Amino acid sequence: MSRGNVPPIGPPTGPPGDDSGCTVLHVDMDAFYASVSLLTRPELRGRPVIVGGGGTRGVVLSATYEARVHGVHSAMPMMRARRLCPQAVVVAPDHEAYSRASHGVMEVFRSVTPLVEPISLDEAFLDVRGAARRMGGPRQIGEWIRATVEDEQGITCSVGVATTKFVAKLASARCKPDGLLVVPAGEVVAFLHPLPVGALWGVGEKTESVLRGLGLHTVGDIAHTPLSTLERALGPASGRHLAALAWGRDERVVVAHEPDKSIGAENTFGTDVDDPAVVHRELLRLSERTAARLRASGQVGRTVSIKVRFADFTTITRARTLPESTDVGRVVYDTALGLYAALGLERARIRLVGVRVEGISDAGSAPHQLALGEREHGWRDAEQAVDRASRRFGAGAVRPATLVDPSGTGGNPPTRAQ
DNA sequence: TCTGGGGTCCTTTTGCCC
DNA sequence: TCTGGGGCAAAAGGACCC
Repeated sequence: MSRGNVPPIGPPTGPPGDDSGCTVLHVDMDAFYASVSLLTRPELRGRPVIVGGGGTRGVVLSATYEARVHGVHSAMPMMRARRLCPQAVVVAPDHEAYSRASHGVMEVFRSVTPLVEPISLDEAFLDVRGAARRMGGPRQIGEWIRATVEDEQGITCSVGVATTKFVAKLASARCKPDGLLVVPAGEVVAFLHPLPVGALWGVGEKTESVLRGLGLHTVGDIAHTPLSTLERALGPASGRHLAALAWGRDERVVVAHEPDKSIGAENTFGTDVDDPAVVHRELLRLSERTAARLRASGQVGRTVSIKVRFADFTTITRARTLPESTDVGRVVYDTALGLYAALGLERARIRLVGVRVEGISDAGSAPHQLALGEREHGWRDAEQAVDRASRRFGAGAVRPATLVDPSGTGGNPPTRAQ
């Protein structure tokens, strides 16, 4: 509610601002993976800790603030992070624990409002319009969430409160860690314009350098650039989008359930691979995994695509649309293998392969041609039996014979259950 | 510095039909 | 018959996000 005073944007958790109309909350866990990992390793508290894959090619998933001080940040190659902060403790990710903690915090959010839009395991937008009567103003709700999450899950989070998703997100980033920031409706432009262009959602390394080439360094610079200039430099869609954001215009609303558009899996080999048999086996494993996830979610997909990344990091994709949607691993694999064979590669050095299924719809609503696909029915029945066995005996209890022996070259052994 | 794995969205190219 | 081009969908690539 309005408190009469209108402070400057101020420091994290600054003086109370007018939160009327600020119905969007963005909640972001602080160093989520690292914080959750510390719950079971309390002796590491206060020390620089890096969460990341153990392999030589991993990247940093998350790091505690003690490690960030040394320049470590997520997505940084592990090698480099270790060099920057040799004293850091490196722990392997524990996805089950992250998933559990995520569930817990999302439940806290849903106790406030059903309008919760998860962005990832560790962040979400909330529309708190309907919760005011029960719980008070947006700031109050934000503070309640912060306290409750810390109380129930033992980890801290930061909350941005604003009139739009995009400003709420910037606000939570601004008050990190363990903070809350309200950007009052009347102060949006003053909040935005001093920020560097890279702060905008959708401006990464490439776009930033294009903008720098135009002499644009702050959000304010973008706001005062003719729309036609932005459209020419970045394309019509991105240009318009950035211009709108620079003035704080963001029409996107909080949506609780966004349907999946694609489901896939990919794997970077421990070392580059040039043996076609190894690639084929990996495509099979990824196809089975992808199809199993489709079946588990009751969905089917119509387009199968593969991704191949070569040793020099160049990446290509190939896709084929099927006459009929599928959730059958064998169909996905046959298609993927066909796409791969059509590349005509001869002992190319391959770093990564991936399989993805697009054009997703609900299995129940997908049209199905009875006359076709009798073989697929056989495969589907077999795979559903595997699904049942996996539920009873654990993932990986049953799998294709070619995947049984994990002692082959490259890749992760397929035995790691999730 | 040597770059994961899960995705979304946008742009450009290509093939097809009329 | 050849050529052009509009309109469309699919394919391919790439930037970006967490």
